[in-house]
Amino acid sequence: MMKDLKLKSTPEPTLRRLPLYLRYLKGIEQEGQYVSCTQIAKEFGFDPTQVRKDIAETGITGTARVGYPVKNLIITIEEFLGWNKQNEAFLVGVGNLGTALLKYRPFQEKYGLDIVAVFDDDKGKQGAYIGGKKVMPVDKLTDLAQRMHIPIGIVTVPPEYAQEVVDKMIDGGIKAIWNFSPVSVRVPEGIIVENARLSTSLAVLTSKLHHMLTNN
Amino acid sequence: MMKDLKLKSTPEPTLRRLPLYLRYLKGIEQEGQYVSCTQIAKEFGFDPTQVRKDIAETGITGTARVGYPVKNLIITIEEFLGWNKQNEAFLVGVGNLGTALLKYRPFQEKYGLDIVAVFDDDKGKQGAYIGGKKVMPVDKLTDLAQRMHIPIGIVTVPPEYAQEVVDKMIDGGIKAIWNFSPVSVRVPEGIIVENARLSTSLAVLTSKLHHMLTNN
DNA sequence: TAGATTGTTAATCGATTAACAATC
DNA sequence: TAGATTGTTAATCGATTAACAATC
Repeated sequence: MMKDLKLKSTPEPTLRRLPLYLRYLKGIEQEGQYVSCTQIAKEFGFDPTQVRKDIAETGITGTARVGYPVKNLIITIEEFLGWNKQNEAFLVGVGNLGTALLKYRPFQEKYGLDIVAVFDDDKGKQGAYIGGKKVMPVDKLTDLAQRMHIPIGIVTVPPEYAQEVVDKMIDGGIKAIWNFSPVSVRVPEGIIVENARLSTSLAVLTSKLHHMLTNN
Repeated sequence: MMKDLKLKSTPEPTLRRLPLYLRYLKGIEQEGQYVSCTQIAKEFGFDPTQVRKDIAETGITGTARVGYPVKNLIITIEEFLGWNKQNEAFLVGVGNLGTALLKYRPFQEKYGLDIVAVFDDDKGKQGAYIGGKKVMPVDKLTDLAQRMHIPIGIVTVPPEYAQEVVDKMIDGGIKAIWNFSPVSVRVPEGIIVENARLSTSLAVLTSKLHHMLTNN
């Protein structure tokens, strides 16, 4: 009999909730040694069972009647998210958004995202330092990514350049793309794409608002 | 017998896909008069039935064997998302991210988001113009929001100020909060909150990457 | 001990996908 | 007409929520 090799991966909703728990746990780290799912659930208005299943995904086990040790839970979640070690990234497109990401300190300090080089095809920006990083031409990206074994690429270019930038990243061996451009990008099997599209988020907001205001 | 008054609202996944379709449709607007769900689905690798149901949510009806008229579909989706008219917004927290949002032209041009005033409690910024908007102290927010009937509040302040800013927005009659801070905010029944937390998005990326690299 | 909490299995719910008649 | 596509109902799938025995 064949063992089923397909390992079910963590549901994305769980991945999205874990950072919330983590932040809450860090806030109560001093207060008590243990925390229960009930307590966490109450904080966010979630179902306690859901919190328990989310936490179970990280592999930690709790103690009945007691809960989970806070410090240990923090470490376990950080490790599960890959935030306990530095992940090197290239960022392409040093416009307003790219610059904002570059200057946002918590990425490096809390989430282990280390933006090691930035690229832009605007000749006026090349050679300048933005957020402490020298801006380089995009055609250096592939070669540098290969030599430095960079795992993450951040895409903050205008939509018309997104696909070609992604292609260069993949040629350079980049495994995960954080896409801030409003377009969908095509990638080969096995490449991770996480879209952080502001337009999508805004669509949810404005459509809900629109339907609330028009009463349907 | 009681008529069920609960009207099922559009699924959020649908709201998140519609902007993708819209962008694609605008790209092919010149090419043909009609578009089919099959065609849209192929573009994004989605199931055609899913696209059909998404489109049906907007209320438009197509023609069998033909599809939907492109121009009309564009208008219908824009209207459904509330992007065809201007939505006025206040933005609080003119740091890197707030400034980037403020300067991002397509918000106003494509999505109808009109940031009419900005606030920050940094005395060094007050009175200055950023992205063409004068920076005002946060304690003016509530009164101004009331008098101007502002529906949307954008929160780009550090996490420790998020809740109090949101409270002020709600006091000012703001109905929808676009929250960029990494914390969860509490709001009364009937207030719309859309979280655009970069840390959450990053969590999905890094955890998937982490699990790919460690082979489990 | 008593009872709150864990871990887990079962039921429910909602979204996705499949099936198919109607249609142009 | 033939067949691609719509609209809709049914089946499937996966996530959430409920139920409950085990436990400390």
